[in-house]
Amino acid sequence: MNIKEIAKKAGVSVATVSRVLNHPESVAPETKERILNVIEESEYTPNWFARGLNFNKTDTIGLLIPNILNPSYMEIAKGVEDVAHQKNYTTLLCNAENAVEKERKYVDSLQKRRVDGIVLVSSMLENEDVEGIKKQGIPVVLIGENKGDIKDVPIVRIDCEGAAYKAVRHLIDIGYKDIAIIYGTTPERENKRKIEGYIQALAEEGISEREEYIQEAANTIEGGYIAAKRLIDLKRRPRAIFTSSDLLAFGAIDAMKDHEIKVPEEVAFVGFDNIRMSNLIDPKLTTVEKPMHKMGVVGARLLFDIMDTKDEENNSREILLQSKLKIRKSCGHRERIGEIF
Amino acid sequence: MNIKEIAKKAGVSVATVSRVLNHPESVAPETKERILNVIEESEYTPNWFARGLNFNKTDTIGLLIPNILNPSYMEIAKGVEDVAHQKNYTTLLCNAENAVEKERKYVDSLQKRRVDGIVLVSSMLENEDVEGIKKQGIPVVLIGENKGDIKDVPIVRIDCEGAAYKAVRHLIDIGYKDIAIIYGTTPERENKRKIEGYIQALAEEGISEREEYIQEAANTIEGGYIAAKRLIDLKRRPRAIFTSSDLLAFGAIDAMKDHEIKVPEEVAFVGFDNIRMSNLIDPKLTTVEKPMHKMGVVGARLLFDIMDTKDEENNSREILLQSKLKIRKSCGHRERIGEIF
DNA sequence: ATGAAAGCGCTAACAG
DNA sequence: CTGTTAGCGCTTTCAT
Repeated sequence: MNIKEIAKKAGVSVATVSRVLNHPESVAPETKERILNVIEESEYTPNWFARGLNFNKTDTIGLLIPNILNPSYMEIAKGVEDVAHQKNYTTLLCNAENAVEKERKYVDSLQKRRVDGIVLVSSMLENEDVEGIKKQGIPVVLIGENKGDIKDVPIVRIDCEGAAYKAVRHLIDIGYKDIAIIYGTTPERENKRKIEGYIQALAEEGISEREEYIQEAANTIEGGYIAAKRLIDLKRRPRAIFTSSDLLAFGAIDAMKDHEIKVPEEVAFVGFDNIRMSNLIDPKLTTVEKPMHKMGVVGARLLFDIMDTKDEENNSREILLQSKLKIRKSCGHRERIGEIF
Repeated sequence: MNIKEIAKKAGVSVATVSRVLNHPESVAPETKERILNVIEESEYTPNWFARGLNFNKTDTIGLLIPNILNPSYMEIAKGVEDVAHQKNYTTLLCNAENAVEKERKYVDSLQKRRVDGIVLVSSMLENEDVEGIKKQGIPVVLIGENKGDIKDVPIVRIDCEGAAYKAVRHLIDIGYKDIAIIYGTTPERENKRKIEGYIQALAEEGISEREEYIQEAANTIEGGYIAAKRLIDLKRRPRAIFTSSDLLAFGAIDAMKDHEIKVPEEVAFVGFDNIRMSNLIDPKLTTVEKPMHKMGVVGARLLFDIMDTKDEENNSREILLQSKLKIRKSCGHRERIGEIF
């Protein structure tokens, strides 16, 4: 069913049919109604491609996230989707699965599909990749830092280093000295910053950093479990562990339970993200609250701003959202646990 | 940058350029290489719309899920995406947010975008909606039942009723009689079946069903919490609770903790889905293992089968996947807990 | 207010 | 092996 058939059925020209679809006000009421009826009963839908060929616009944005099974990313995705949907845009959600090649492939696919804009969440792309997208004339915004830590691309992020610093600082404040960190291999740059925050907090107290206390892991529950086991096996086992994500903490705490090590009495924990589950596990997890949904919303708004205004100055924008430490039970110190609650 | 400019730069006709893009074997090696170079350095990407206008194919499938923040649906989505990606298809993931209107809107959007196929997960659509999609010539497959429980559309599902029966049966077997159920408002039909399974198990033992033991809730952690509170306030509090999803169980268990009711000693729990977190909460959750990822994979394969073969007989296919009870700690009976492990 | 026709960028049949 | 050309379905001038 195409516009020509509709035109014939309604006894008008294709131009008129096209008009009722795009500029209904410029068509005589009776003609319009007649055509509308024909359209209705023919269940006619204008051909998307032909339309796009003329408009060169898809009302679609691309959203690239590192892992579709990670709740923290999905909350960001939800934020993006919420504003996109409200603007009557469709979101193409792509799952990079922490693999650059897959992410690149998806970016290509998005460009091919002529999306009107792209949101990159904690991207693994190098600067040149991101610049490539811009060069194609497609607006991009980052949520969380990309691998290359690019300039000239708008970004919504939190201060990972500062947040990590505060988290570790808190552990120190309540009496811990032997503090380890489990950080995810991805997202690379953000986790590097978290390590820096961790190191800085220790350094300030004159606590020398121990290499074996800095453990890398896949950013999953399983990764946390495995890294925790390495920590457990140490001759000098840490008394507190900061993880770069809640998922890692979940896995690590599970490892502790399996080894009958009490949390927080024997090992304290501070996570990062504050995903929904973090106050449902036992003990409830102390964690850095990352405003994920808001990051998504703000990022998407920024993207639409750019798409609408084509304003170059937006490209230098960097929106820093606040995160704060959510103190719950997992960081409690045996002797001092009373003070905290 | 369009095909004409490339043709000019390379000193050939547009047809030849088009050929190297679509049937490279039919072009002389030197010509081909020359053109390829021009394409490369011009950063040319064929116009998606023009292409679609000819092929009428998008290499895209639509995937509609009820809630993007529910891990159980995301695992299904992952399964679908895995096979789509492998076939070089892009997946348009849409978040219906448990709202029919939103789901309809997304379906429209997908049809407009001329996706090559649609996967509906636990859809709220009525039969006529689903038939409408088919009528447009777009293959559909269901994963989990739609609201209307339609025939003539291929479906991948589990036996909800049987699974619920077995779960409740297990509770009865280990000694419980006062068993409640918390079921989500969505997905409607599936949860209805779970209730039926629950009722049947009780009936078999001559346990009369009590209306106040059948609690409806939003299918979220919060929903579970609220429904559990209603159960807690009952004069005759149930000794065991079966929930239609793990998320509901999480919320309900949290409510128990807040009221200092011991799980499983005072109230036992059996959930449904076996999402990753279910063996990380305390106590580890006994639950029905639903093969979510596999459902996604099988559903997607089925869709591609239909897209490839246009085989009508597929439409009557119903693939029933096995689910089984995963017994962990939360269902343990005070006196008999020793027997189970 | 409506129609005729050009053109959006690409593919494929046809001719050479 | 390559070029010419007729569409694909729609939008939009330009006439009328």
